[in-house]
Amino acid sequence: MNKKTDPSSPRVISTHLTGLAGGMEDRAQPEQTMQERAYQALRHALIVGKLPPGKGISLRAMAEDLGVGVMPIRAAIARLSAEDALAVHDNRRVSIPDMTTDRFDQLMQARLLLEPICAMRALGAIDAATLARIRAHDDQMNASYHSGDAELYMAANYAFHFEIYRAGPSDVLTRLLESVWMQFGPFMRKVYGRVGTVRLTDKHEMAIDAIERRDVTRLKLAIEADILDGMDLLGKSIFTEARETRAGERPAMAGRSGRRSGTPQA
Amino acid sequence: MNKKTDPSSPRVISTHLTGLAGGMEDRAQPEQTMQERAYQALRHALIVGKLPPGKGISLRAMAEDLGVGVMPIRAAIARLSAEDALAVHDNRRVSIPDMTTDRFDQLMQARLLLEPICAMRALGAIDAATLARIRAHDDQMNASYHSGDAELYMAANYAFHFEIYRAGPSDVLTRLLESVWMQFGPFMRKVYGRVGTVRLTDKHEMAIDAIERRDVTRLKLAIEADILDGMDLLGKSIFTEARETRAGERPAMAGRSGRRSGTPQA
DNA sequence: AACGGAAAATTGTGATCACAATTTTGAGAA
DNA sequence: TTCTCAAAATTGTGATCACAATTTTCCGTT
Repeated sequence: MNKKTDPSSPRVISTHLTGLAGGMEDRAQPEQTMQERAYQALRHALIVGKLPPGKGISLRAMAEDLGVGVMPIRAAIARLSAEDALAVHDNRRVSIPDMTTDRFDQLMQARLLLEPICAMRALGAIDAATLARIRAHDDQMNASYHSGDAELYMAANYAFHFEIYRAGPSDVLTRLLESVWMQFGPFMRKVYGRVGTVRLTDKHEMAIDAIERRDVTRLKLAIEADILDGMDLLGKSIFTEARETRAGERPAMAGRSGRRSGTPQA
Repeated sequence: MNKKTDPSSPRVISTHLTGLAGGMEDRAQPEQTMQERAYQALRHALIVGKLPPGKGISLRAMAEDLGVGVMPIRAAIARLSAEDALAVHDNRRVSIPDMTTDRFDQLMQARLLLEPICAMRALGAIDAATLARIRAHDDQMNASYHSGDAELYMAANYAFHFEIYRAGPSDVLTRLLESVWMQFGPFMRKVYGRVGTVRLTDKHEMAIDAIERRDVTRLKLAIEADILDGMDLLGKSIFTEARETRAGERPAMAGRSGRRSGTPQA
C-alpha cells in the first residue's frame, strides 16, 4: 500500500534553526503549528533584511535550513506571497522581489499614509510600561548602531515603530503595515550595508518626547519626519544603485526628480 | 464507514464550479495553477459578499464545492488568511472573520487614505478605452441595482473602483486595497441584503465627470465622498445590527450548552 | 577550444495517507 | 424529557510519493 510514517518520530525540529530563525523567538511554543513557526521565521528574516532582494527561495532547501518538512514551508510561502513579501514567477520559482523605484515610492507612500494615523490612534493607550519598552527598543537601536549589527538595528527599529502602533486599537491597519515593512525590509538592509548604518534616532527621540507630553501633533510630525528621513536616504541609494547596476534599468528617475511623485497629503 | 473515496473519477474539475466560482472568470486557463484558480474563486466570493461573516470554512467541503483537490484549497486558504480575509482560530478552524466596529472603522480609514491617492495617481493614465470600461462598470451597477442582483452590484462596484486604480502605476497600493476590500466584502453584502441596495452612483458619476475633465481635485473628492457615503450607510447598520444580533444567528450551535460557541479571535 | 544537446538533478504542484484534535451523533441513565 | 458520555464522523496539519517543468551538468561533436 503505502510506506506510511515510521512509528518513531521522524521529525527533527528543534536543534538549531540557525539557518534562518536564528536570533528570533527561539521559545518553541509546542502549541504553535509548524507552519506558523516557519512563517514567523521567514517574516522576521525579511523584516531585518536577512534575505537580499532577488534571492531565489527553494522549498526543500529552506525546509532543511529551518529543520522542518516541506509542507509548513509551502504554507508559509503561500502566505508570504499573498502579502507580496515573496514573488512567484511564471516559472513557479519563488524569490525575494526585486526593488524598483515605483515599488519603493508606493511602499513609502503607504507608510506615510498609515503610520502617522496609527501613532496618533495609539497615543492615548501608551502607558508607562509601554513607553519603557519603546525606550528600550530605541536604546537597542543605538547600541546596535555602535556595534554595527545591522540586523539587530533593523529589528529594533521595527520593534520601536510597532510597539507604538500596536499599543493602539489599530490591529487591521498594523497588519497592512507589516506587509509593507516585509516588502521593503530586504531592500532596506541592502542599502544599509552600502551606505552604512545611519542614525535616525533623533526623530525617534522626538517621538518619545511627544509621547511623554501627549502631544498628538508632534508625534505625527515625528513619525512623518522619521519616514521621510529614511525615504530620502534610501531614495538616493536607489539612484546610485540604478546607475551602477544596470544602466538603462529605470530612466524614470528624471520623472521622479522633475515631477512631484505625489505626496499631496490629504 | 467513513471512507468517502469514490472509486471512479477523483477529479471532477471543469464542469460547473458553480458552487463558489459561479459568475466569475470561467475561462479555464490551463496554464494557471489550480491553487491560483481556487484563490481567485474564493477572493471573488469574498469581494462580492457571497460568503457571510462568521461562516465556517471546511477544506474538504470547499474542495468538493470547487471541484478541486484539497491541496489547492489549503494553499488558497493560507494566502487568504495572510491577508486577513479568513481567520484561523485556535481550534485550527477557518472561518470568515466577524465584523466589529473597530475593524470596520479601520478598514474604512484605510480606504479613505489609500483610494484617493490611487485615483489621483491614475488620472493621467486613463485613456479613452479605460474610461469606456469604467462607464461600463457603472452601467452594470445601475442595471444590477434595478434587477436587485446584489452580487453583481458589488462585483460591478469593485470593478469600477479598481479599473480606475489599476490604470495608474500603483500596483503595490492596489494590492493593499484588495486586501481591505476582501475584508469588508462579506459584511458589506450582509448589510446590503438588509437595508436594500442603495445607489451610490451619483458619486460615481461625479468621478467619471472628474476624469473627463482631468480634474484631480474633483476626482479625489468624488472618491472620498463615495467612501464616506458607504461608511455612513454601513456604519449605521452596524449599530442596528449589534442590537438585534445573537437572535437567530447560530441556532444550530447554540442548541446545546447555551450560546457562547466561542470564536473569540485573539 | 567552443558550442549543442541529451541526461541528470532540482524545482513547485498536487494527491493520498496518517493522525491528533475537535465536533457531532447516538444511546443509555437519571 | 434532560443530562451524560462514549462512539463515530469531520476537521486541519504534516509526511510522503508522483510528476511535469525547468535548470544544471557534462559529454559529445563541430
